[in-house]
Amino acid sequence: MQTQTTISIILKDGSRKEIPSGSTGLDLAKAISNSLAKKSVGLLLNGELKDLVTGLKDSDKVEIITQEDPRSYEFLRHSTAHILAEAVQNLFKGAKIAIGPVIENGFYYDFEIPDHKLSPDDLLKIEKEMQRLIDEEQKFIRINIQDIDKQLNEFKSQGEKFKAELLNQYRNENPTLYILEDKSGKPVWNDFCRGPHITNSKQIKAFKLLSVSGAYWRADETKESLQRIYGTSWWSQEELDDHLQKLEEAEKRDHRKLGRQMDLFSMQEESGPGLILWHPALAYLRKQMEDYWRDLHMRNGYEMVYTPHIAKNDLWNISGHNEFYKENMFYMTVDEQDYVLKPMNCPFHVLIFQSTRHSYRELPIRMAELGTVYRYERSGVMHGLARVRGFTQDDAHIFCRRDQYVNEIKGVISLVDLIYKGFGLTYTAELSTKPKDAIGTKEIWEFAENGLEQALKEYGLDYKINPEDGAFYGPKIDFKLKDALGRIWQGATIQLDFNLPDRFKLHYTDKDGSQQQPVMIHRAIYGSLERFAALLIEHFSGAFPLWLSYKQVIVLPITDRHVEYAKKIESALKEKNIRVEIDDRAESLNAKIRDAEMNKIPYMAIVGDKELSENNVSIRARKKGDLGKIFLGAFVEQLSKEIEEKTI
RNA sequence: GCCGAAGUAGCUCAGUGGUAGAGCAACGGUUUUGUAAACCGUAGGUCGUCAGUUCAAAUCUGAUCUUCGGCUCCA
Repeated sequence: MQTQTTISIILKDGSRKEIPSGSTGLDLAKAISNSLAKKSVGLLLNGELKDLVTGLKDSDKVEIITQEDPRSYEFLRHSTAHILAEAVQNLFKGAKIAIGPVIENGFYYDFEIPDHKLSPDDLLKIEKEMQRLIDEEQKFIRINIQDIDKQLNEFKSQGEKFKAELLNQYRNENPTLYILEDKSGKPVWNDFCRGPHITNSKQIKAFKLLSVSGAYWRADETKESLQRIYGTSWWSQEELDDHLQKLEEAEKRDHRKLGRQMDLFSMQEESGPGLILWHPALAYLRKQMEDYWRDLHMRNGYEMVYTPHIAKNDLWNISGHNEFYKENMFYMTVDEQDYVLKPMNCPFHVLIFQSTRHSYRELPIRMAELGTVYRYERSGVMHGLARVRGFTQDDAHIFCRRDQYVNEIKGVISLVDLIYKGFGLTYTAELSTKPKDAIGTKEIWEFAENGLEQALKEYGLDYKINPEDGAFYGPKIDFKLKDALGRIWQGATIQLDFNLPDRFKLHYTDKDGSQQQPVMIHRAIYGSLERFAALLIEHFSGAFPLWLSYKQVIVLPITDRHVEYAKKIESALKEKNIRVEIDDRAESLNAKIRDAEMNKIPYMAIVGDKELSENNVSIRARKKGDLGKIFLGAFVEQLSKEIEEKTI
């Protein structure tokens, strides 16, 4: 009898497992336990995601990826994308496949389909065909492409020009082909693909195609225009339902939808796209945001400035905007003079700085402005309040000495933290470093990047580094906000600028009488009031905390004879500056409560015979329901406190 | 800007060549109500805009404006 040779595999926990040579990852899983084998999807083999059935070698480091591992979705979704592509090619003859990657929570596949424009109805048809293929239990087989030119010719003869282009590009990187086989072992479809994949289409338990859209081959506008299908795929129907429900919830919270429902803002055809009309309710929220912001800035050593909305072309020539930002600016000519609608506030702040001489003792100077700027955005990219052509930045520029720099950054970080906490938002930070084509010396970049990093460390804030992602004129720290649904929003940004101090030749007189260039920091915390308002609308789902609510209390008299008492309550609240209304319509109490809930009014004060005789009010809180009776004075006090403390 | 979809009453939507509809909201009346929708009635639209086809256009065609999904995720 021959002894079987074995290989030794290093498992995730560092332990070793002996298995027969020639074993695959699946064999390994089986050798560990049958239940593990059942849940196994793929492998992390020496740090790379690989198919479950990949052959193993001695001393390989293997982690088995099960369905519980978030990385398993990469296998599933990528494979569902292949089934999608196979289905599309079955249904639409002549369809050519481009690429089909995994994206967050799903996947897409790009196609060129001659003579057919995909419609939402087609998605149902395609889903049906996909289900048919899944039920055929097609196997995913990986093969190395031996004869690349032969495969290239095959792609070309099939008209698969995109695949041919890709194969040619990756020809020296051990290209692989994934074949789908039906039950009889007959190859029915293939895709040039790096993988990894699941082993059998029957593992696809719950998927849905979500939308169709356009895209370009290699995201290049000059190249072929393709049709893209987006979909999502999960290990179980429950997971899929859960995901779809989340999408639905997000749709309900969409600030554009709530904006209309709650009469918050509008954009109108006559005034133009991307230009926001703030209706009273949202204007009130904005006022609260602004007051809060101004108060904190004044307390933290900022000085408020105001600057014009337009400036002569000359300014933008000096600042460099005419050179680098031209496509985004609105131009106009008045009295044969060219003017520009400001896309940024910085040049004005620089002018203010420059208008007087500065001593080293005066620095830092922190200039803040809620400055409204206008930027030309391409017509297809506008999105509610989040991406617009006119918006107000909570902008500030700090001019300081080099020895003050780290401290200033720390000051900004702490202000960001303070403001975000005020809204109950959490965030993460990212540091972007020197891009390839940047201005400024190596020395100054090092100084700037190290300073930012030092400030982050000293402040004790975790951060991620985005290499080469800074602006051409300096590195930056970006803050990403997380909303109630876990979605990420672009928040504050702190940027160093080596460009403007140079272009405007800024200087101050140092201790020794020499002229020095100040360090210039740009920073915004809300970013744009419009976008931040959108975030708040979606985060709170329109149910704003009391201090941000336009309507704070509605008094609901039960019958006409209680209206007089309701008015007493109204004036008591109004006296304390609480925004209150009376619903004296001839409606049932139930109807009034329903309308108040739908309007997301934080408090309802219900008054009837009982309250009248006891000289109190019944309070009902939005969503929370009946809170019982309370004396008017105590109610007013409670609300005042809640507003004062900005309770979330 | 590009690819695709859509635009009908304040809002949500039905209406595929033959006299413009519903629900909610609004307004009027009746009801006077106790913690998420009382009842009856009235009014409201040159169907985004402009042109065209047709005896006849919300409906078909073209242009245009606006909105929506995407155009960043790279075998």
